[in-house]
Amino acid sequence: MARTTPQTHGEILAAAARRFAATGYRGTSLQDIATEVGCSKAAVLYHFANKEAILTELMAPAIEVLRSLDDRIADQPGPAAAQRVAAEGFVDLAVRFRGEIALLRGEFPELLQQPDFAHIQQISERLIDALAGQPERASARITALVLLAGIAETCGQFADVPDQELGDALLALLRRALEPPAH
Amino acid sequence: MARTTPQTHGEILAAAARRFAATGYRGTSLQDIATEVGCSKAAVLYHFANKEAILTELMAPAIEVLRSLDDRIADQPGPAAAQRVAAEGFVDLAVRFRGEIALLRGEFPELLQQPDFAHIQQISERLIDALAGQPERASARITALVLLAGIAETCGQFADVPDQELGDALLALLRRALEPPAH
DNA sequence: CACTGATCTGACCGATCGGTCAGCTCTGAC
DNA sequence: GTCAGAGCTGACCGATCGGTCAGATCAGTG
Repeated sequence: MARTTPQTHGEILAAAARRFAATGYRGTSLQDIATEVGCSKAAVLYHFANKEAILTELMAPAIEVLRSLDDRIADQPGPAAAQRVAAEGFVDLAVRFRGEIALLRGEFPELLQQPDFAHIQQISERLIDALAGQPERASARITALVLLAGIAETCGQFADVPDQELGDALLALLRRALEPPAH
Repeated sequence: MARTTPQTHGEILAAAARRFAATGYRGTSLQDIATEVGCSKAAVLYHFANKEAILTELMAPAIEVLRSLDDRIADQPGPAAAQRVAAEGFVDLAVRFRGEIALLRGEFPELLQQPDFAHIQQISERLIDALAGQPERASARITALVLLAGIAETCGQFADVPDQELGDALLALLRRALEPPAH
């Protein structure tokens, strides 16, 4: 079965993305991925140190963009500007990386525990604060959390909606729903 | 270790609820539940046919209320009334059963596949249509789906917020965010 | 007393999991 | 021709999973 294929690394990544999207990270075994690629499970583990390394590499681009969004939010002069940048940046992130986000499929809580993703939790916390505008108000925090989780959880289901249309709908939703920061 | 305890059934339910809430359905083994109760894994399976039966019994009250909400929505004369009833009913459901909903922890997709929960998917579909108001508009459907998923995903995290306050915040969010049905 | 049925246990089952390992094959450099 | 190393395989490992089963224990009944 073996070919002269040094591109197997990429094939494994693509296959893993498909399987994770279909059955989740936990619900996908290394054997599932190997079968989809058409190689042995040992070959998968030859190209990747372990199962988590596959997910880490798949999520790397999205995480990098999330991190830069975090920086941009921190640079804003006030809560109103921070809220606007957070909303637009998060929608852009959700639309562009909806495929990657879909891989996590509600396993955020468990996966965020893992060391490779530890800092994501803190970034999410700051993102929620920025979206809430006035994070000291409970209702503002609830609103921000619901919207963030809802978009993260569902954006992967809109694979057939064009980027522009999805982005417009989500941004309009955020503008309607978010409470403006205290003046 | 054995006691004269016919209330073990209830203890197992309570322990399972705690473990499911902490580590999810998949992330909780029968041994975990047995250890928490202080009995053997075989004792757990004496009181319940299998692991799924525990979850089914835990979710039964919430599912019953969801089903009656579905009926009430169907009885409404028009889309505007249906949207209002759907919003109020769903918020009430989310607040009252946030503990039970939290158990699912993002495993909705997998769990809904199981035969015991098959009809839940159809109810959810009708609930989204009612919330969307004008389900033929893509943006209205996206809005409804994001809000429904967001509330379902996060309401379990607000265990410390009083029912009244949480309900008010969620209902206010829905009223702001949902697009009114075509006149 | 004997007996029954409910409750519960420890040992066990087959399946599957992530991961390891010795060794095979093939390519390219010398 | 020889050798090194990248790529890959099948066999295997220990752990854990959900679930089964024969039998022990005990309360209640006659």
